[in-house]
Amino acid sequence: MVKHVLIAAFARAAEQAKNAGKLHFETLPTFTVERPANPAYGDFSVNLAMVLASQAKMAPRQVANTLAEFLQLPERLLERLEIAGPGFINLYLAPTWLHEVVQEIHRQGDAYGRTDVGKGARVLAEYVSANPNGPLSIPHGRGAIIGDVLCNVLAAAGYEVSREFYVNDAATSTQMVRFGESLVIRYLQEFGQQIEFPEDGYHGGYVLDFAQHIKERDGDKYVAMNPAERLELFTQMGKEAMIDWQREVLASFGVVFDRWFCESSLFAENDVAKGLALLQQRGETYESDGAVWLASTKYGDDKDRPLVRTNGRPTYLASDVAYHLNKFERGYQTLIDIWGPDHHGYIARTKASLAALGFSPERLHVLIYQVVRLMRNGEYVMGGKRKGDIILLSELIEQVGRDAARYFFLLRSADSDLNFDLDLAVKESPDNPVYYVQYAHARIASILRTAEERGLTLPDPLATDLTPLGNEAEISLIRRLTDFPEEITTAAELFEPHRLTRYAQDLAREFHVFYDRCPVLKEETPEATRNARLTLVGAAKITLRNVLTLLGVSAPERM
RNA sequence: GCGCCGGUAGCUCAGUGGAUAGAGCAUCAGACUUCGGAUCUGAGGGUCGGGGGUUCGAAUCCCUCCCGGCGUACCA
Repeated sequence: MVKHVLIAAFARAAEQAKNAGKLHFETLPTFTVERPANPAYGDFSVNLAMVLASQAKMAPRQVANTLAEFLQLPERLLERLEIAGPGFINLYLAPTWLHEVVQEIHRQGDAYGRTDVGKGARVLAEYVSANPNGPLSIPHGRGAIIGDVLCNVLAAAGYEVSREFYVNDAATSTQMVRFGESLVIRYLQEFGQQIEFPEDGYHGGYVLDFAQHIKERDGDKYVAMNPAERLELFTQMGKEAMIDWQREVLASFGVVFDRWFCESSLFAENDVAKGLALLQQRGETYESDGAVWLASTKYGDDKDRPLVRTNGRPTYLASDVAYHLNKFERGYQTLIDIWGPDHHGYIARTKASLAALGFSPERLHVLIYQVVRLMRNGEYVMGGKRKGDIILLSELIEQVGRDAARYFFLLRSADSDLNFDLDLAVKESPDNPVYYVQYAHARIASILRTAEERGLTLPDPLATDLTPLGNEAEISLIRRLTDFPEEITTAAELFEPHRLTRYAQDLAREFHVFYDRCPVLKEETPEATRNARLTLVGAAKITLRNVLTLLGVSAPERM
């Protein structure tokens, strides 16, 4: 990436100016090389002179002049340099460099945008992690897509990523027992038994559906069964059915995990006891009121947290300690947990528990996403209140389609509430961002198709002379294309996958403007220009397809 | 009370300390004998919640106050 070349060149210029006695500073401050919002300020803008001014005891513009004097860059890269405003050094790159990027995109194809900034570091991302006692809801969908696309982005940035779903299936947990009981009651009711359904049971229709399924499949064989055994069996059957259902829905959403990690396995493998023992051994726990506590306040938590209840059962935190310990033991350098807004209170204790285990809490990144509100006809659709309202993730996908659902979940930053406009998501018009972007791709495909239909041989991108590309719309499109690797890197570093939807829209817009201004196949376009534009259009297609692929959204040839 | 997330154009929201704060929608005004008008162009619209501070420079960092959402379990 050219940016890194520029950063290195400026750092070298500063050092050389220092050695020559023209500039004084102790350590080189961090500085930025960025694309200015206003294209009049060049391709890149450097703020080094300004951040260096106070140390150098010189006016920023004077520092800039000194830096410019010592700056060495390949001639084919830099066209000119300007010192502007309070001391910005603005760089105007040679068009030939931009032309080279277009060819580089063709050379790299599907790999364009990928970088190796992650250097193969192993990262484990855990997301969705729903309880195996019900269907996936809309918020799960948001978490699923944030996680899925973040993983795509990290992989593209050179990290080695694993995707994991944590199944909260601790067999003794009250919620799983309640779920099993509800299933048993529904089953017995099917055989005419008058059992009142408990207030705190699972009232969802899917419980009844599954009970009826068991009745059809196995008949009345469980009616006379020992109640304790039956509860255990039904809990297990229900859990497996729910996991299968969740896996199926997620797969239809394009979200596939490397591993479904069951909380119950932490007990089966004795990991929970091991984690507790380790904490005890490190002196991080104490007993009080008959319970075992983690001294989490020592590591910044508000209060100490129970690990083992008075009744002897470990808490959820105890499982979580074991799980995170397990993750580190599997060799992951960095852990990412993606949780809903109701879990933010757990960040402090989870990080504290890692610190207590002797791991740097910095290695765990917890991403909290905010609430999702579905909107139809300008009104909020309240989940589950009225018949016909969308409440399940599977129903959302059915109604708006996988592409729109995925795209819309990434329309906003995770930190913001998300108003999901159901009407807009299915609208076939340019105000629907996913259509707008996909249309740009289809339009490009159409140009290339038309060219072939007219019997034109598509030019070899690597052998085409691109010097005809020079007007504002062309240059602006190319610049946007050159941003792509940087966009991926930034999204990966900041854990902000939503940046890609914005980039996709910016790129699509840039293409539509180009399309409007620069005829490719029309009579009036000379052959040399036509070939250069066909090559540019091809590069735009590759980039658009690559960003859509990262988003898990299809890049249609026709719409 | 404490904690987390928001507060930016009429609406929904971008904006990793930089130059004149952006986009979409909505409103108004334009562009099709043409490669896909599912597109493009232009205009109006802002005390970046209020107030202090940090610095060459703050929507961005710090302090404080106000408003909204969520959380504050020996539930998972």
